[in-house]
Amino acid sequence: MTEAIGRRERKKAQTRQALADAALELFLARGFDQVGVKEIADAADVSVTTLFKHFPSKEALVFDQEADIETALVDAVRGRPPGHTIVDALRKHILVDVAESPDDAFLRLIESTPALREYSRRMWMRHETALARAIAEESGAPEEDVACAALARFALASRELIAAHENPRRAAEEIFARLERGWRTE
Amino acid sequence: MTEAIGRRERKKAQTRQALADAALELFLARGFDQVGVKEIADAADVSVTTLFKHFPSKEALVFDQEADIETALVDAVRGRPPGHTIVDALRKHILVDVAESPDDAFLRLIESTPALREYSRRMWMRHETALARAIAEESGAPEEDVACAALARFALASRELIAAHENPRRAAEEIFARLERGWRTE
DNA sequence: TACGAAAGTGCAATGACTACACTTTCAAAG
DNA sequence: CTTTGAAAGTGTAGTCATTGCACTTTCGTA
Repeated sequence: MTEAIGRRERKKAQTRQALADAALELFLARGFDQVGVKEIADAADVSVTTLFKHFPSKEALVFDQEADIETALVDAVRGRPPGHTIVDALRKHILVDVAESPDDAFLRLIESTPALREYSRRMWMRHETALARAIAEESGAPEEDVACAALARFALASRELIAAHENPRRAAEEIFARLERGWRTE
Repeated sequence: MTEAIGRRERKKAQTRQALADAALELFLARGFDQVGVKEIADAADVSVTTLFKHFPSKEALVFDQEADIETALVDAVRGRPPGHTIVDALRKHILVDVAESPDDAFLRLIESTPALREYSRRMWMRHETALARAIAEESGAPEEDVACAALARFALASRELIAAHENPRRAAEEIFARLERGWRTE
């Protein structure tokens, strides 16, 4: 009973995938705002109601495989190689995260659609609390410590800045070197 | 012709004010989501169409007097007392800005309404570019400098954190002391 | 095999916002 | 004054995402 996850769940996943696929194709072809949910539902051959049972909003259709970004983020901090600072671990992780997005058309879609930009930023920022907690524990500070919360927020906020820069690596180094100096264990 | 801004403009301003007033009163009484734009328009005795000629969105009704927050922000950096660092000027300005909001009900309305929180944050963040430029010029860095952009972003982003803390002053000192250390002129 | 939860459907509604085709009002040029 | 034209306002009818409701269908399982 470990993997025989019956036809039911399979069909569900299938429907979800069909929706995400149809949506992405239509969005890429004509732009986010030029496609209505009805059209997407039709393309995936389900009702609009069903679409919203699978995805909480039109924007969510684009960010299908949200997966465990948060886990990866927290793990990067918790499981950093010995001798490395938290700030350094964050820099590396964000840099990798920014770099490994080769799908240009997809990125362009998001960047050119205000609603999607906003949604993406929000998704990313949602991990602030978890990250702040991890940082606090790892640095022996009290949970709720403002400095840790600030570091978490700043690190997450810097992502967009780094991604937008012509030379992400240099931007990341510049920014995180300063965070390093500020947050060095006193 | 300097101040005789005819009855026309006066009436316009009047209508705008009536809308903002009606909206705020209704929102405070029953909550943002429990009031429809139609109702606000009726209360101000204008049509819904007119309401949207004055305000681009329902949220905008709440932030009527947006005024020159940006100017004040940039001025705080540019006109800081001699001998004071940019970071210090930012800390002071933000602290004042956070402190001088005595209208509790108004703040509670914003904090308790996701749409308004988001709108407010966005309004605040919109000044990032102007602030970044001011910082760059004041510190003699090239315009477009990443470190300056990051400082602008972080300073703005810290506002929410500071405002949410039980002791804003201490939170601001904690955060800005670290920014100070990181961004000290090398 | 029968039962119940989960997946899906269709319809009607809500609520913000827009387009359109007006009417009214006022300022300023003639 | 009077004409005139742009700005302010109106009402209607729409679009579009999102939700509630009252279903039917489809499995997994007791």
